[in-house]
Amino acid sequence: MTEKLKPAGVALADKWFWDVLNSYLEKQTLKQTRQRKVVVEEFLSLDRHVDAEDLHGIVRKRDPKVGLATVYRTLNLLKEAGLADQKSFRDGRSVFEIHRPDHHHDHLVCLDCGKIMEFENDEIENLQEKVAEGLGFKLTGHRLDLYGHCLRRDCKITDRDDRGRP
Amino acid sequence: MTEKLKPAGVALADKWFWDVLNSYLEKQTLKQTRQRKVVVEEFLSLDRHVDAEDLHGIVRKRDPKVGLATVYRTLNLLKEAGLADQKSFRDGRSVFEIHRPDHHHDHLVCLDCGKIMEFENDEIENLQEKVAEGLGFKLTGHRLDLYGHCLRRDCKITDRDDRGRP
DNA sequence: CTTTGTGCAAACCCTTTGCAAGCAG
DNA sequence: CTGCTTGCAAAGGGTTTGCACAAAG
Repeated sequence: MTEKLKPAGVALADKWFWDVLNSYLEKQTLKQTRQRKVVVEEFLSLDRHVDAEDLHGIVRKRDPKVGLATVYRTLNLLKEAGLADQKSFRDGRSVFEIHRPDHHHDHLVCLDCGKIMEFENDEIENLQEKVAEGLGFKLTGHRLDLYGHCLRRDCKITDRDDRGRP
Repeated sequence: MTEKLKPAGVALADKWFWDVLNSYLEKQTLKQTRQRKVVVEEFLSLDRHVDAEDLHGIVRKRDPKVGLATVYRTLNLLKEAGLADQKSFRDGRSVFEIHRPDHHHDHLVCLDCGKIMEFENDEIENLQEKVAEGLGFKLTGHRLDLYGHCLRRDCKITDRDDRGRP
């Protein structure tokens, strides 16, 4: 494989992702492999919260020989490259999502159907800064998950996603 | 053991806790045992975030025969009775804390020394309600953890507590 | 060719559970 | 006495790791 991962025909919107990934691989003298390509492509095209097992299932449809360990290793690679975030809404199981540098957000999780929505609220962010400052902390990050019940007609259908718990 | 757990000499401030626990045990036809007494006493007197292993270590100083499984079982009992909350700031490890019905709070975790502080901010809570409402959710709970660096002189001493990660 | 990556299975870590023996009620 | 509890060890569930082989550079 002499060409860059995911060379032509990439959705323009995802170009930055492959660029960052490829230069990360190069810088670290890591190799570009068929398995990594498939895992990353699927992860990227899903563009939602997935756990390793789900992603593995999806990847296997294209390449049945890919092992679960490789999926984990690739997701950890993406984390190291700053391209993916790992969260755990439900205890004992992690979900991964694309890390878009310009798009910070928090999560709102429906306790019935498991749907995960994203939101951003500057007022809350500012208040967090104030609170931390008031307690003598230099704030570097936070995690805010809201839990509740959504009002979708198709809620309760339990659409195979992550269920949250405070 | 014919008397209630932790009968006389209890700090007045903790009375409600034992009252709730004892009536829960009675209602569920559960038994009051030496092990439960020790685990609960130590948990209560620590009055901070502990994981099962830490608590087990502490309990063993008083009663070396108590098993780790019993500590887990007792902590889960307290959860069921609504007397303890389980959190996981660091992935893959839970910490427990006393649940005080009248005292909601969020957490501020120092990434250097692991210190966990608590805070409450009504403005943030109100904004959360608004956000959820705006997205068509009925909010039932939330989790807000702030991560940063504290300015204590004795920070970095790594005082065997939980280290947080967003 | 040298070095990294992969698949598999075993190891890990925290937590829960099955079981025979111990006790509270 | 009855049946909840306990300790131990083994099982579980998600994630990581060791190893020999495969393959990228």
